[in-house]
Amino acid sequence: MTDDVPDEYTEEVLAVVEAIPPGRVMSYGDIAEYVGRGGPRQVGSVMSRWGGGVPWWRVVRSDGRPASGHEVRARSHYAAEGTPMRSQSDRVDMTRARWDGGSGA
DNA sequence: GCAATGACTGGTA
DNA sequence: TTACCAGCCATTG
Repeated sequence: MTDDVPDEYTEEVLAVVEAIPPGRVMSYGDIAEYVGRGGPRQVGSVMSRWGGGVPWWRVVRSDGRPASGHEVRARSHYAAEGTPMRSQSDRVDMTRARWDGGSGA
């Protein structure tokens, strides 16, 4: 998709990312299953092209590590939102920060 | 149609 | 903990 406008799948992914409450995160695979289409690679592709318009730092890998090349920026947002981090690493505590898309808590 | 690529994932060393 | 490998899914050349 080299179009200059987001596709339907793209809008769905972006909608989920924007729906993630502060202090919470979702993995690429979780979002892929949430929208019920494609896979983690497709979500990542959408984020690389359109992630700039959504809180991309709330989307992390299964390890709790933010997107490659954005760890520093993501770390600032986590500190500002109070995201549960793991011991002195730049990784998010998925056990507590993982959002299921439910009631937000 | 095939090969390479990517903001991925899970398992093994 | 990090490093490497195989699998997965869609786009691109």
